[in-house]
Amino acid sequence: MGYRPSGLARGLSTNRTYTVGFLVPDNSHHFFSLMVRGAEAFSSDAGYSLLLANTLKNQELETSALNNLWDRRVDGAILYASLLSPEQLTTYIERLEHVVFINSPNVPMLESKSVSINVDDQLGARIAVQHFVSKGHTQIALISAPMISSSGRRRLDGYRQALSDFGLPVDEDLICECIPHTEGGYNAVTHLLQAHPDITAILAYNDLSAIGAIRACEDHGKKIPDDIAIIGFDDIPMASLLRPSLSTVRIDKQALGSLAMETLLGLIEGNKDTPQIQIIQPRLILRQTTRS
Amino acid sequence: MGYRPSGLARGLSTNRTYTVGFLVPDNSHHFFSLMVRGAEAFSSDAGYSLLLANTLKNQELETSALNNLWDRRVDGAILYASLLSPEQLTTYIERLEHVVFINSPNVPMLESKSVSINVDDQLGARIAVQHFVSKGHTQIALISAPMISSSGRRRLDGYRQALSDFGLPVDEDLICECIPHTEGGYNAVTHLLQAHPDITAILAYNDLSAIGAIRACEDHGKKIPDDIAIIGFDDIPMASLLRPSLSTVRIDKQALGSLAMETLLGLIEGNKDTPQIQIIQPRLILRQTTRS
DNA sequence: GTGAAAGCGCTAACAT
DNA sequence: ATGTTAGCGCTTTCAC
Repeated sequence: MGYRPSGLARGLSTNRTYTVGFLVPDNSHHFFSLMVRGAEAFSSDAGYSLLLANTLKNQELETSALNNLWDRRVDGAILYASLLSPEQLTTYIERLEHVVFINSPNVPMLESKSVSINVDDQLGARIAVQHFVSKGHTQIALISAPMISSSGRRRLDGYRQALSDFGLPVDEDLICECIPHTEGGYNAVTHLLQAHPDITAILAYNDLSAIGAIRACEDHGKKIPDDIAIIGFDDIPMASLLRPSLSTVRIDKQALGSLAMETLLGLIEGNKDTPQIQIIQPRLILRQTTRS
Repeated sequence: MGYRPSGLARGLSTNRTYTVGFLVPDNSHHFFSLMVRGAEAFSSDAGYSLLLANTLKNQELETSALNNLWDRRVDGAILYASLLSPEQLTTYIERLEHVVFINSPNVPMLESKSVSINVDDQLGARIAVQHFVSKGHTQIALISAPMISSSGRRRLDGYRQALSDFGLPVDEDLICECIPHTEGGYNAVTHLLQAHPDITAILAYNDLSAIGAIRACEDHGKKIPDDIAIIGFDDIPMASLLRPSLSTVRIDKQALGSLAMETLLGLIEGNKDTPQIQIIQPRLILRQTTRS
């Protein structure tokens, strides 16, 4: 037939739009695109539409995106890595009705209005170090991200913690900050190997820098994984396709997006039993850059 | 201040929602995520919001997503690789007001209501073959996609055309269909090299199958690019990060998404001078899998 | 000019 | 049960 009720008019009279917003730094990054995918699958299944916006780690863009969601009277929103202050966020939570935060620090949590979901980066780093230790490694280097990165700080924390837990000294010389890309990882490991040729294991901030690490090791004549073992973070598609394929700490991005959406829709539909804080645990994927 | 006009109410009275839909097969594919990125940047800049939905190459999902956009009274939509019949599409064009199609075959084009944007895959294959020929190759194999894929057919066409244009015979034995993934490419090239050890160049349907092709060549003891040159299609991030880095036919996905959105907003805002058909030309990116 | 009123297309509360 | 009406929050028209 040729008639469909107007969602606008319905929304105006019921105060329900069946629309949710999803704000990510950049949807073209593999990490976010998979999260969005998981969230979209869940929301469309439940009859909700997804407004997508990129914030580009830019406060003004985030604010204008939030205002836009407010204008549109969305039923709720998911914010990844929000940059706003707790005060600002409190007002936005009230305007947007329901908000789920992912990996955002210090967010306000209003009863049955907001929820915080966080990836346990420390655990991720710890299980990687634990694996190294269990294989007998003692000289374990870390390619860290710049300290502006909160996930970088958490992974660094986890690395330190794990070493202490296993009774290994934390040698600051084995920690090298780099821009988390292939060249950054390459340069960092080049430096590390010059100063500390006895390194036998490297934990990288992410897969991209891990790939740079692999290249640097190769160029130094180190065999992987026999001379040096490497573990990355993220499990980008390339990780399994590379040779040697990259061992990595995987976060299930699709499940994360899906969980965030499930949580948000739960809030919207009045589920009282939604935990205010949820922790996502990453998992170690062992491939060819670590010895079995 | 604490007040913002309701977009719903405005939309109801003006028949303009400043919302557009974007239907893609799967936003988590690198190709689509970059397209969406380009489109979102343009739309948010122009004050329009983006409703994203995945159709998963599934007619029913596409239809329900379209109905949903209709319910929401979007000002227009972009459809990638639509699966619907021209008749169905005609009615949806009327319901959604304005539609831009990307890489969708045989779409109806209603004056100042719909536009079709297509990637010139034939040209892409032709410039790749042309490069091979200019380097003296005569035994040029093609790893093709299954014939359900329209881009696969167009690339096959371009390959055939180019060979003819350069006076080379089209040897059907040098054309091998495969599922366009790494293993598919690996298997295809393994077979090809067994039957035709004299092959010196391979054009792959996409980068993933090209990576499989590289592996197969390596396993056959062929040096790249000295014994065999390889060109892929897409320019996925891995292409430039691989060793050897992969020469490929690149489509500027972000520009494509941005152009599609620009075109759509042009239609919506009544630009009369929008061409009904637009062609996007891919570009050859030469890296280490081809000789310079 | 400023201000009141009608209408956009629904839902929900009411009345028959 | 079915039918009528008010109101959601804007824009636009029409009157003053």
